[in-house]
Formats: sequence, structure tokens, C-alpha cells
Amino acid sequence: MYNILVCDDDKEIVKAIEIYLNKEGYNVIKAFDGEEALKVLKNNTIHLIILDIMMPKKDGIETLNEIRKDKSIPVIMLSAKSEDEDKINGLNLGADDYITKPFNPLELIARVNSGIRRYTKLGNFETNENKNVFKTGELIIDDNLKTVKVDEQEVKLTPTEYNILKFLTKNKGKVYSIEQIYENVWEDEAYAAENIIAVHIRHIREKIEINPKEPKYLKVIWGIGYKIENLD
Amino acid sequence: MYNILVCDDDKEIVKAIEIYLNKEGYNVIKAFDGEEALKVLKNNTIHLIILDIMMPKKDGIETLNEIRKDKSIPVIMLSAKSEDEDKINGLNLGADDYITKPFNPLELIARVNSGIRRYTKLGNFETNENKNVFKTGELIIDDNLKTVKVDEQEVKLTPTEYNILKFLTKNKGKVYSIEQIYENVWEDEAYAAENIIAVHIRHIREKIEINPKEPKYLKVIWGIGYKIENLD
DNA sequence: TAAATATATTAATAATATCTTAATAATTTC
DNA sequence: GAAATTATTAAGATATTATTAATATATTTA
Repeated sequence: MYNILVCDDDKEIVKAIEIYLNKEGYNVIKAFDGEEALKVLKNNTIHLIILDIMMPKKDGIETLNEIRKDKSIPVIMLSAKSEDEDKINGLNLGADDYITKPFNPLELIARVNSGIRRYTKLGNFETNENKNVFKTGELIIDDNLKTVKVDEQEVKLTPTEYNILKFLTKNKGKVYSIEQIYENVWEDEAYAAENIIAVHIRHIREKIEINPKEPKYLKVIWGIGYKIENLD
Repeated sequence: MYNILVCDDDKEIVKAIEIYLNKEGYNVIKAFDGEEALKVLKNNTIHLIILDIMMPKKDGIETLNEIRKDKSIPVIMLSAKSEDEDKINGLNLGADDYITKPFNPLELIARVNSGIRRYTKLGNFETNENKNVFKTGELIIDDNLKTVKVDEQEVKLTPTEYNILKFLTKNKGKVYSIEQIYENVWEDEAYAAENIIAVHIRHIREKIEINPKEPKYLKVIWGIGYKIENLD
């Protein structure tokens, strides 16, 4: 029996979801705002969360960030169709999936099944060894040991450099704007971040690249941002 | 192994369906009236139901209503051709699909496969990774990664080129005037945009087309505008 | 705690990529 | 073939990122 936490300030929607999920054999635990959801999470074994974005007290995005600080269970975000999809995407919120309202019940169920399947199988049993190890090509970041290696050689980064590199490597392949990098690494509003990031990027390149002028790992996507190349 | 409940009072038809579905690797459980079907459902894990409408004791529609009270598995209704299709449709019975008798075995199998896929996997629904990927023929734009590939080969576009190509590919097949392209990509009034667009179009063609003089993807519709050919 | 050291930010400027403009050529359509 | 439309080319303008060095802030160590 799997427990699914459904959190939305619209009680009708929560009720409807509960009915669909009960039919599927899932047990539903309800919450109506982010704070309540976090409480439920603390006191119950939850296998999957369905989380509305627009909510009072603590919205879905804040709540998700809190959850992600110490949990990796699957989260499906709910959003009204009107909310700009690009926006949701840009948030880069660490959700596993999202559905726009109004949703198709079969789709909801399919996504829940898929999330549960992913979570219960392999995925969750990542070994301690590689849990916090991020790599691309010959660049390896071990977040347990806080070490960075390039071609087997350890490289010393400052905390900020390390955090930027970890963030980008964790999400290798994806391009992040200067603002997104700043906000993710500093956990603060980005203001006049261009230069700050540029300087750090240069320092990182000096340390991890053979030829910083022609970076192999840390690439600029002109007009958009930076990314760590996915070489695996 | 998926279990499919087939319910029809015509034993010949049930037998025939069983043969078809067995060949496809499905396990068939049989019932010959609505009440029997409900009993079977109670005692077995059923993944899909094929249900005849005209049956003794409890007809298909009543049975379906019962089923829908506590289950949301896919149901394919069977009906004789004589029964008015519109009527069946209008019943709005919460069936996922229906087939008229006499049916084409290939169609039956296709619908069963599709039902199973939709129910168990994400099958027809867009997966998260798919959500922002636009393609036509061998041209693939991944807006998550901001990459463009032609024939598996990555191609580098400037931001403006990328935005134009994304806009047209997202709406492949449709023709957009120079003004429309400008307004959509620049999010500004188009003024003297002809030349600007023309130059960008040329650059894009140079990058994505084998022979820019005879473009395969980015075509001009003389006097109207440009489009990305729909090759799928 | 004060000095030493390491790290982060700011400022100024350079380098480079990209966009737009202009002038002209090539096509298409009637 | 003429008018309208699109294509091409190259150069000047603009925007974005890179670099360097100096200053500020934080952390460590004596």
C-alpha cells in the first residue's frame, strides 16, 4: 500500500484526485497548503507527492525546495494551464513531473504509477558510493568528499567555485542563465550578477580546463547562459 | 502478463477474441453476462475490460456504471453495428473506447494495446523529457538543452536564429509572414523587418540545410512568408 | 584579538559573437 | 519582361562575455 500526499488549496480537486487514486489502490493523505504538507511529510511515510503550485501560506515551489533539502521522493507538480509553461520550466524546480490543470484522470494515474514504479525500483536504491557523485567525461565531483578531479588529478576550488561547478555538473547538458546560476548557488535574488559569475567562471575554467580559451567542459551558450557539457 | 476480461453473451465471439488476444500474449478471463463480469472483477486483477453492450441479466451500460463506481481501468465497449453509433456516443458512459461488431481483429488488438499502454505506462502522454522537444524529419530541437540536431549532428545557432527556428518548428507546416515572425520572436512591433529576417533565414539555412539553395526544412512561400516543412 | 591568508566582489577595459543595415543580385509571379 | 519579393554579401553597430587588477570581505592562524 502506497501513501500519496495530495496538496492543493482547492478541496474539490483534492477530493477528486483522492477518488481516482483510491480506485487505483493508493492511500491518499490530504493537505491544503504547503506548511501542512511539510508537517504531513514529517510524520508519515509518503511515497509520492502531488503538489499544486499556487497555494496560500507556502506555495508549491517553496514547499518543493524544502522537501528537496532532505528527501528525494517523486513529486508531481500541478499548475493551472494559464500559468506560463515556459515559466514553470524555467523554474527548474527539481520536480520529477508536472501536469497542467484541467488534467485527464488517466494521465494523472499514469504519471503516478510511473513515479511510484521509478521510485520503488532501482532508482531509490542508489548506493551510497555514487549517490553524491556527479561526473561528465573525466570531470568527477564527489560531494561526499567535496573533491573535484579532472583526469584523475585533484583540483582545488573555492566554495563558490565548487558550488557553481556542482550545480552545473549535477544538471549537465542543461543551459542556465547567469540569473539562474546566481539564484541557485547564492540562494538569493540575482542583481548585477553578470560580472560576478563571469569572474568565477573564468577561475573555474583556469582550474578544470586544459585550455580555458577553448573550454571542453564549461561552455558558454551565447546570449543564454552556461552549461557543463554532457560527455557521457 | 496482463489480464483482460472479455464479456459477451455470444460465446463464439468471446472465444474468437480470446484467440486473438492470446496470440498477442494477453491472458483472457471470460464472462458471459454483466453480473459474472463484476464477480470476476472482484476476485481478479484485471488490466482491461472488453464489454458487450447487449447482454442478459445486466447489460453493458449498467455493468460499466457499476465498474466506474470504484475502478478506473480502461473499458472497451462492444456494440452491434445496428445500434446507433451516435446514441452510444451520447451515452457518455465513461468508456475509454468502443468497437462496433463485426470488428476487424487488427483493430481490436490495436485498441487493446493502446488501452493497456495508456493505463500502465505514460504511453501516449508526453513525458517530461518530451515536453519541450520539437521535431520534423531529421531536425530536432530540444528546448530543455537548447540544442539543435540535424541528422544526429549538433548544430550551433545564435540566440536569434535559435528562436526563429524554434518558433517555426513548434508550429511546423504553418506559414508565417515576416511580420508575424518578427513580432513573435522579438516580441516587438515589426518595422523594416524584411531584410533582418531574410538575413537570419539565410544563416539558419546555411547551418541546417544540406543545400541552402534548395531548402528541405526552411521553405519560403512566395509572397506569404516562411515555414518549416512538416516531414513527420 | 590582530595579522595573515584566502576568497569574493567590483570596476574598467578588451575581445568576441551577434545583430542590423545597406547595397546589390537573384528569383518568382503576372 | 517588369514589378515584387526574396537572397546574398559584407561591413558597421550593438550586445555579450572574457580578462585583468584592485579592493573588499571573510576565514584562519598565531
